[in-house]
Amino acid sequence: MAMSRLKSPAKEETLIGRWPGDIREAMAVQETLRKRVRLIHLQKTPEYVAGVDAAFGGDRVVCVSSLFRFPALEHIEDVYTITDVKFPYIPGFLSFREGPAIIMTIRKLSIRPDVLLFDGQGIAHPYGLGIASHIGVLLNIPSIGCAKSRLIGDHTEPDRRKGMFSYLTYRGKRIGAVLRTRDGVKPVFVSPGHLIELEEAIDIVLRCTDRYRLPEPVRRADIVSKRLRNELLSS
DNA sequence: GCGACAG
DNA sequence: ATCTTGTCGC
Repeated sequence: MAMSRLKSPAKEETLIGRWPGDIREAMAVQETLRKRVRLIHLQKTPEYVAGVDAAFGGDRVVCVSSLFRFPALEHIEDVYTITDVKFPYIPGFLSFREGPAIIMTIRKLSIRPDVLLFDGQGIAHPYGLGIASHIGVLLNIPSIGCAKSRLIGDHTEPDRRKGMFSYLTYRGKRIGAVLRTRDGVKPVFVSPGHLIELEEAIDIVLRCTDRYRLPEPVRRADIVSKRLRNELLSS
């Protein structure tokens, strides 16, 4: 029998097709995917890093991924997706709201990133599957969570100088770091997402940050997504 | 029951 | 996240 010309759908397409529609289904998915998170050191020196962020307007979302060469931080491209939002925002379930748009967006990049930087948590999440871990597992790409505020965990105030940090702990475990990316500026919450270790995540976030609080790939994705929303999602 | 709560 | 004016500080 001849080999079928029909290619089986990509894993992420299959998953998008059955994307959870409610909390109950989402919890089942988290229970399954959390076991697939692997916090191992990077298997390859990062050459391409992509930041991801989304802007909302009505019931629609504009998701953007900005690709940069690393460690030079030369901007390569921005790709985006506009879709209807079907899942509400519920603390602990952010990835189910932005996930579909994020996955479609990352697949549009002309180069597969070596690391994904997210505006949200990695394993620093009540079920160990923040948005960075969730997407990292689905796409099998190393990922980092770089949130602007805390979801869970305890920590002390990190030294005010850039590069200083204190650890985020939860139930006796070290799950992330509260990292100062600029002198005297509110720190960011860094946690490994998938296929990376905390120390490497901290290092990459710092090396992607220059004169602003957020690492450049995420900062750019944030700016571009908001601009596109105001230009394309207005009428 | 009360407080906390990524984006 | 989004809605929004002025304002404090380097």
